[in-house]
Amino acid sequence: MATSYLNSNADGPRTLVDKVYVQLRAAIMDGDIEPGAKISEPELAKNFGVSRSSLREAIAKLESSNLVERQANVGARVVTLSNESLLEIYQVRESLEGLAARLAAENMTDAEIEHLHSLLNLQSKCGKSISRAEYKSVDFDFHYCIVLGSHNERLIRMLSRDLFELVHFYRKKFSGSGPRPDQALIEHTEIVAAIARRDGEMAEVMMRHHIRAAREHAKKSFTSEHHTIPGSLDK
Amino acid sequence: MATSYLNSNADGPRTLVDKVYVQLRAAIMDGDIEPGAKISEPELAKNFGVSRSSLREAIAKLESSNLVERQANVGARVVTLSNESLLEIYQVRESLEGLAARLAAENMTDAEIEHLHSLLNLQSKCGKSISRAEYKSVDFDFHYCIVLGSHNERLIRMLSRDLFELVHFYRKKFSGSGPRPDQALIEHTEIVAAIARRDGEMAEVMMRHHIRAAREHAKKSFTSEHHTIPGSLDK
DNA sequence: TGCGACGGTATTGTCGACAATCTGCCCAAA
DNA sequence: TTTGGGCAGATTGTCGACAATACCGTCGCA
Repeated sequence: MATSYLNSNADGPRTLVDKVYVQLRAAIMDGDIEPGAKISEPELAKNFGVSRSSLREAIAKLESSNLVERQANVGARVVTLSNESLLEIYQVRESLEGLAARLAAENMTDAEIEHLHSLLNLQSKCGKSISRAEYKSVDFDFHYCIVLGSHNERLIRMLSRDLFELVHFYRKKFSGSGPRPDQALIEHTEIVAAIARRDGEMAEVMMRHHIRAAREHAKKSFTSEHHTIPGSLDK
Repeated sequence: MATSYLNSNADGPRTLVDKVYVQLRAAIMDGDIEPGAKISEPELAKNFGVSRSSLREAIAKLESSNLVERQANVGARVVTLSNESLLEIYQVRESLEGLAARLAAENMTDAEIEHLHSLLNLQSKCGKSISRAEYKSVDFDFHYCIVLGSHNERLIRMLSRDLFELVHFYRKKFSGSGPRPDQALIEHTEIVAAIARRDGEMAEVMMRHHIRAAREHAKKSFTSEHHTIPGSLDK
């Protein structure tokens, strides 16, 4: 019931390339492959036990998910995570998820709103007796639920395909700059209330505020953090 | 000097796949391949004179540009353009380009603002003595210039890679619901003024208004248009 | 000693062939 | 006549090999 969104493929990867894609993505997100590290096609193909063609196609998918960058005749590298690009992502999220919240208030079905309430309950109940990873999962499901509630396919695809995987990536990497569980719960509650009363304007305002607060929180933890990023020194 | 944005590759395609990608994209946008049409790998590979592998990689890129959709073991089809999805795109653009305008007001260099002015001049001078295609090109350069002026790499990539090609596609297809040149020029002028005086809030408001107006214009022309889309009848 | 050309090695780009899956048609049974 | 299964053709998925390019250490020369 948790786990949520990473399985956009209905029932398991249907093709070899998909399997490799999922595994490679996990390897990147878990840090088994360092950010900025080169991706060697022959080596990885052997590791996964597939041909280079399949691996190349998987890499292409990773590239379209913004997790790796390719250069012609040179190769692919895992993206490097800079503080600046994280702040950029927050800016885009503020705009896009604000839109999602407004549309969700207008378009969500009653059943969807009910589900949103249950997610909120879950979040408030487990309180602090929960690991950081679990908290992040709950928090993520909440945001994702609202995005789905927008009923705007284009918006859903842009957020889930192009942004959320990067967000996950960052969260795994910067496990510092921890969440603000208490404040976040309050803000989530306000957002749900606005959606439930079909107040799109307010839902958008609250969501934007919520994300901007998270951005400022991250920003602050950067400046106090000596300006260095773990893993940013290797060429 | 126009032509503008479609050449994100610095100096021509460096690889075969890129060449095929560019040609295929052009073929789709020019309507040489109908929306919703199936893409046969063996046939197209022969037409382009390349192997299926290269063609497949090009198709994967098209898919990440949202111009084709693939299904495992079935094949790829050119996306179908529905009125609803066009309206969805307008919604996302309103949010994202609004953000771009605000950031542009904050971050554009004086030289960039100067360039923006020159684009505006160009648009106002040629007036009506200009073909529709040329007008669209000028209009597009204007929007793209502001997006670049945001100096937010993530935003730039999302707009240009994931949205603008679709926008072009729609414009080529629905050449009806023509532009509103006079009104658009007024709105563009206001946006530039706001940016030039570094008024981010106002720039965002104006840009959102501008795009919402275009959306309403398109919506209106749909309802008056008998509810049919050209080329939507073939399975 | 430092700089630039050269060559070997490894990696990426491209290709054609084989295997797995789907599509459409035909035929048989109810 | 209709429905279901199965066969044949075509299309997609996967693979390994060859060609082109980039990387790196060496050598020669100023």
